[in-house]
Amino acid sequence: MPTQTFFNLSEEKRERLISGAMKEFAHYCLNDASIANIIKNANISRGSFYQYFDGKSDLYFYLIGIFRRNTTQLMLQSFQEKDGVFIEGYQLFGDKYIQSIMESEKVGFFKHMYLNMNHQISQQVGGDIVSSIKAAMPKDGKRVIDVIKRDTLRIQTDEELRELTKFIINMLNQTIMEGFSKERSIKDTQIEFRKKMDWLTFGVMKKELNEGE
Amino acid sequence: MPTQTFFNLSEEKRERLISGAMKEFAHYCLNDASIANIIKNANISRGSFYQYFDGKSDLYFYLIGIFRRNTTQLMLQSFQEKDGVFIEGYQLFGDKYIQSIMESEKVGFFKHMYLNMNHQISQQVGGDIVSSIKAAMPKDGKRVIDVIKRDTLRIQTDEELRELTKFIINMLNQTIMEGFSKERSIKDTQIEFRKKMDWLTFGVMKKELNEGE
DNA sequence: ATTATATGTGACACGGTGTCATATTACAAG
DNA sequence: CTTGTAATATGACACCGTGTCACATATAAT
Repeated sequence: MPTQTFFNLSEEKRERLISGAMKEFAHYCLNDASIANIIKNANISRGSFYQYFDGKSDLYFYLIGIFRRNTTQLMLQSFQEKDGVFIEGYQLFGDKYIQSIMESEKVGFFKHMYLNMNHQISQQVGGDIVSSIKAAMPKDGKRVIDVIKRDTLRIQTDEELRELTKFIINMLNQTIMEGFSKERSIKDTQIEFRKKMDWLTFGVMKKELNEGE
Repeated sequence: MPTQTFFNLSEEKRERLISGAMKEFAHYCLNDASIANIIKNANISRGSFYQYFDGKSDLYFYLIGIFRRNTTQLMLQSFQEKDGVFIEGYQLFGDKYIQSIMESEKVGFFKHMYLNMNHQISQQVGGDIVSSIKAAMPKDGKRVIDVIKRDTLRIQTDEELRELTKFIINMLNQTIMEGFSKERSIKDTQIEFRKKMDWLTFGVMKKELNEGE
């Protein structure tokens, strides 16, 4: 987390630092990026930098936080739009999420983020989703867990629904990562995710053989 | 790839270097590990190191190659043991694979590998699987694609089966990563993977509502 | 004006990387 | 054996990035 000093800064200076960092991280991954470049971009002295942040990673994770799409919000919207139908809700959510990442002006930043995504970054990106599934949104008090029609699912407990959501988010991130890696179009990435959602929803096993279970 | 010089080395020296590197990578991730430590562990001069490898990553990926479990082999075995039944084959494979990783003497190495797994490492780890699905195994000429009973699946083409396999491997790696991260037992990690396989096989949607499609 | 508190600065020590000129070894041919 | 050639070994070194620290400057309070 940035220090209080950072937040006391004038907006102009804070912006300068953030965009200087974004520029660097759009060109280099966390490891290859250098503080030297960032402070040069932002016209800030080395000493000052360390008064704001613990180090490179601290800044990086802060940026992820800033530019993290409001996923919970997006999920709520999508499910309300699709009357809580599991597959339709998630597929709409996936479409919107993929688009918001791949069409963003910060796409360079996101690309490096996804291509270098490890467990820690993954937690950072998807962290608020899983933890806030049960939390009510300030807007209308709805929880994600409430807007998903559960009676059509083989999943019943809150805990299982939480795990399933985490699974789907992982699936989504994996798909976006692959999209960046293979330089797929937004459309193709969306199709890829929809296919996986279809597999997960209806199962890859044929229905007629799916009755004995 | 290591240079020819490296392979010309006496086995003793090669072993010394490999185990020196393993020791370092069991304690530090790729970025934090230092060549200085590795060559100190192995009693090899800095200059020599660079005659064998391009750099740290080169060595690291070579090690992954060495200690990569023979996944294709394991998959073939599992499916033959379960008469090609999709879910049973993959669940057995998952059990075996998770155990082979988490019970390995190299578990420290694997733990860091999984916790820092990004796209590049993931490719390296699972690379041979996907690419060799269609390739015949030298043993009896069977291909992975041949031993999976396809008539019970909604998947028909080779291409789709290849994609599904890739998806499952990702799912498995994700599960292992989480297992290391949350310090789950082997058993719990296996259970986690089996649950996901169950979701994927039969779908999370209830069967009675699954007929209109 | 004085003191206290917050913020800014860049020189510096430290540690890691990759290279290179040189030393050593292995080995083949005469 | 000895001479020559190719392969291998070595560690000092230049370079670069990090994080720190003593000191400078600004802001605010009394």
